[in-house]
Amino acid sequence: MSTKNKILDAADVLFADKGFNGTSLREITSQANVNLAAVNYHFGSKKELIKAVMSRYMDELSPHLELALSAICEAENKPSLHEVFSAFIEPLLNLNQFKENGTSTFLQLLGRGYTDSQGFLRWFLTTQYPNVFTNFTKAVKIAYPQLSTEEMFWRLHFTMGTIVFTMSSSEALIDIAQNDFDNQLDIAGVIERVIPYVAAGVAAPIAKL
Amino acid sequence: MSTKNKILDAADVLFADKGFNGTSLREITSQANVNLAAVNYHFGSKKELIKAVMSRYMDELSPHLELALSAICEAENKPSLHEVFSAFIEPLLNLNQFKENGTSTFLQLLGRGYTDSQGFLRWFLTTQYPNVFTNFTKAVKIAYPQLSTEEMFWRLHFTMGTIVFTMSSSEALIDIAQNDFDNQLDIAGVIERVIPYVAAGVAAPIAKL
DNA sequence: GGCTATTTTAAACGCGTGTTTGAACTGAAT
DNA sequence: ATTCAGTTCAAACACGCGTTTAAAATAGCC
Repeated sequence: MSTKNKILDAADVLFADKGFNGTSLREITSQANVNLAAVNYHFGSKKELIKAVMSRYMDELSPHLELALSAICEAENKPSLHEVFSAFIEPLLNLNQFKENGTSTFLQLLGRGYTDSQGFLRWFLTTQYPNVFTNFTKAVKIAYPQLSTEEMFWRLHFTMGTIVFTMSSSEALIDIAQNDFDNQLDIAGVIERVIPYVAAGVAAPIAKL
Repeated sequence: MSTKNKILDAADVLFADKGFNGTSLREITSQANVNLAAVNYHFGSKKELIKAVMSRYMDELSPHLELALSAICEAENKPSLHEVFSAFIEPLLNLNQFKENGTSTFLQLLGRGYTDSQGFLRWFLTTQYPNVFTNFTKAVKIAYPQLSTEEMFWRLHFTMGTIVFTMSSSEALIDIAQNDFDNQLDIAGVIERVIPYVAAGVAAPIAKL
């Protein structure tokens, strides 16, 4: 395996686990069994490495997401919100074939990106992969046309928060849940539990202000 | 004003804004116009300073929260989930009288605590202020008794995620919202919007697995 | 005023960070 | 065999971090 890929593989696990700021290049390179200077040689800087880690997932994921969402938009019968959110499930779970533990690692990374590094990753994602966002809001608009643009703005961000936060602490939560209820549970189980929650949240009756 | 309080005031604004790991003692002490060594003299270490910042809010907040939640539990008529979550509003907003921008600062700090510092703050809060949590789950159990303990565990964590994540990025979101929809909006407005969302999420129909 | 305890101060310490350097090594094309 | 671009390597660099030190300043009490 190439040095570049060894670095990417080590980096995304560590980034997901301890955050971008919380992971040093020395940890990454020693985990990957490569020289410290290799990161700067192959990627230029730590920031570029972060982008590369995220791009590897997004380049795989975003075409499938765009396809699934636009299929929903062009369907004959009006979709439910539950169906809109469910469109994410398959592409996300397919990341596990793309890379071991790909789904949970990616979602954890997403969570890190929103809270670490003062929003630079949020900027990166929304500017580099805008179609995912526009297709998604379009689908929600079809499924729940009464929702004003402003209300939708907030509810989608609440949803983003729910997903992202849940996933960035999912390992700890799964541990707790397994101790307390001792039934098997994995990332797919968490996703299946969170979908009804966010769908109901977005579908909530509109508050009179 | 005492040096200790100058440090606390400077610290909680900076911590809320840039996270615990992202804020250095040098930033804090220069913002507070005190000597660098004052933090270690008065608090012992950075970790203890973080605890002190959180305790200042929690000691003010937790009695009111416990009271409001236990009042709901002992009420004659069964409360709705919306009422349970609304119990948080007044105590939270009263933090603005306790300290300027107290509400949003505290909620941002809470968000930081969950993602920074690998969960040590989560441990601190749940062990130091357990009654808030137990009263809350008790109230939810009354409002929605069909919900299994396991399902409730997950939905409460989803809720925590929604709140915490929203608040830790609330400033940026309010900025965006104000540009796009140009109507006035503040932290109270965000809270009023998020309550229906989380209430509906927790109240979602139980998925058949 | 003189003594004591508390607080403030400037300076330094040790360490970990991201990055850079220049030499050593590798492997294929001439 | 030699050349040369591509890659690896150990070492160092400059910097920021939390913390510690010991002297100076301050305040409170007899």
